[in-house]
Amino acid sequence: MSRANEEVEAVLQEYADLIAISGGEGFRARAYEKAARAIGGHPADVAGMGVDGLREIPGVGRSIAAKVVEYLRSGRIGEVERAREEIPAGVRELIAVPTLGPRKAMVLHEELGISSVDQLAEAVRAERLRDLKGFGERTEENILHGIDLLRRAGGGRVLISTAMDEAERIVAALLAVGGCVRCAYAGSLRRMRETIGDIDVLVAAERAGPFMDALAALPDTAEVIAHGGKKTSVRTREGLQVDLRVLPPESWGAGLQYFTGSKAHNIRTRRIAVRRGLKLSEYGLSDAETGRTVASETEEEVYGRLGLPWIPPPLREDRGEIAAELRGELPELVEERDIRGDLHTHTDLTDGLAPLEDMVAAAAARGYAYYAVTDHAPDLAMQRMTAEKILAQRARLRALDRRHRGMRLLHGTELNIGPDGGLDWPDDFLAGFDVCVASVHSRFDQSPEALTRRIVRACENPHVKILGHPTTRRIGRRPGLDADFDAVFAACARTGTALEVNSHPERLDLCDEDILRAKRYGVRFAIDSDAHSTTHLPYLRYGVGTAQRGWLTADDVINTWPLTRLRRFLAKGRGRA
DNA sequence: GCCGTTTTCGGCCCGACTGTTTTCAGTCG
Repeated sequence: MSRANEEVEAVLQEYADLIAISGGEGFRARAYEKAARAIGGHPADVAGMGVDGLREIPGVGRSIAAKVVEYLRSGRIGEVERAREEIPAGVRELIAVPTLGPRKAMVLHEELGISSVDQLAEAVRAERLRDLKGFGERTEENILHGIDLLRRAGGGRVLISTAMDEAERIVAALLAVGGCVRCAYAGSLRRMRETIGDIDVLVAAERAGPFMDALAALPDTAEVIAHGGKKTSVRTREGLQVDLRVLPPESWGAGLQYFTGSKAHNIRTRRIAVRRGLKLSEYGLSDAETGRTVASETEEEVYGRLGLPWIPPPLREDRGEIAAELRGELPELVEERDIRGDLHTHTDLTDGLAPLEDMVAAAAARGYAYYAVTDHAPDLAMQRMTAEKILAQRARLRALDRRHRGMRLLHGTELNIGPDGGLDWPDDFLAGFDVCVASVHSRFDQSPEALTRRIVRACENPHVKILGHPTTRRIGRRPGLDADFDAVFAACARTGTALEVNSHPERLDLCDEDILRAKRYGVRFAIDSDAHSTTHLPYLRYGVGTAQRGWLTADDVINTWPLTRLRRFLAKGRGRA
């Protein structure tokens, strides 16, 4: 997604929050929210667009288009600036705490003068909230729990998508600097961890100075934290730290290996080096006695001299990858190019942003062999789905399918798993879909026993082929369900239900560790984007990264299979109805 | 603030849950 769209989305969302906090008209706040989302998910770059072009985006009218133009020209919006003066930034921060919304945030600010999460935590500890109308003991507990979640999952870390966008911009800029032999990001980003603390960027070049200067001069760089001969650290406007290291070209492989980590993986590789009379550092693999370098230019050489094949970065977590490699049992990991189609996506018939035709065209452009459209079923009442509407969509999709050579369209739905495990369409209606995803969207607080029964029952429905975002966690917002997932994984294996690896950067659900656990039950997986706009289809890379961290092969993942094999999987068990 | 085979006003995605209340406001999906 382009940078301007993201910036505009952020500033409009901020304005929506400020309107809501200041007690403005609710529909006005929602109009800004809607426009923010629409621009964020709009496929074309809004930079350089005029009022007329902007107004063609659904949800953007005269007033918002004018504000966006003002922002694109000057980097600021007068009305937003005025709203910022009224409401301290810290008050807006409060609504990031789960269970706190704009109304409560304003009460806390007006009655107690609270304008930061730290002050809020302190006020709860001092029991100052209890006397406020609408606040009680449970509210205090929920707020403390919410702050804890925010800090634990956040902890200064950002979502992988945020870090990836930034890292790719930086790498592209540094590749353009004269004398650049190689440039890449390393660290936890290269290992595809779900959240990223800081970005490590490496350059191979003879002279370091020009790259250090180039990084410091990037428009995203807010401040230079450290500026040395070998390493420069900056903080971006989004508060993300970037460490740049420039290596001599002959040390590239050793440096990349060292700075990719993880620390635990490196300790293990260094130990192997020692046993072979070698010493491994960021400058190279060398003979412990003579100091002569024996390998350093590529990672393959470094691993090779340690008696190992090259190990893909997502596996470098010291989870037994080296021992497995030595036994010749390291999996051949699924890769993004193995993915033949997406099996969980939405359109504007429910809460997606783009029409069916646009989503299908964007999927075709990605070279997919098949593509499933899975809009929400009626239980998510806000989507107002009906049998008539989804059947009309099916007719449109079938007609579209006839026009698309090379890509087959599948008609599906994302069902809601009710509190008792029931689904929101009867079995005979479900039989008409090519693929049914079923997911939990509410009632997260049931007992572990009830949650487990509920999910297992949904998997036992013969029409359910994919369990969508199985734990329903949202990174930094909500923990996963407290269900017995070993029982769920066993049920999926028994019923032929694939577990989703949802690729949305806020979800990544299942996560790497759950995938490792589930795989032992012999379950299949589906790596899906859960796209709500054409710009979300590429999120798939994060799902693939997560799957790699979970040691999945292409064969484990049903949407790497040819369509005939996938269809057999989707049809299996339907006789049990 | 946006939108319109309801077109310049009057609707706007709706329902459930929670914790606080004693009839409902706030939050969430």
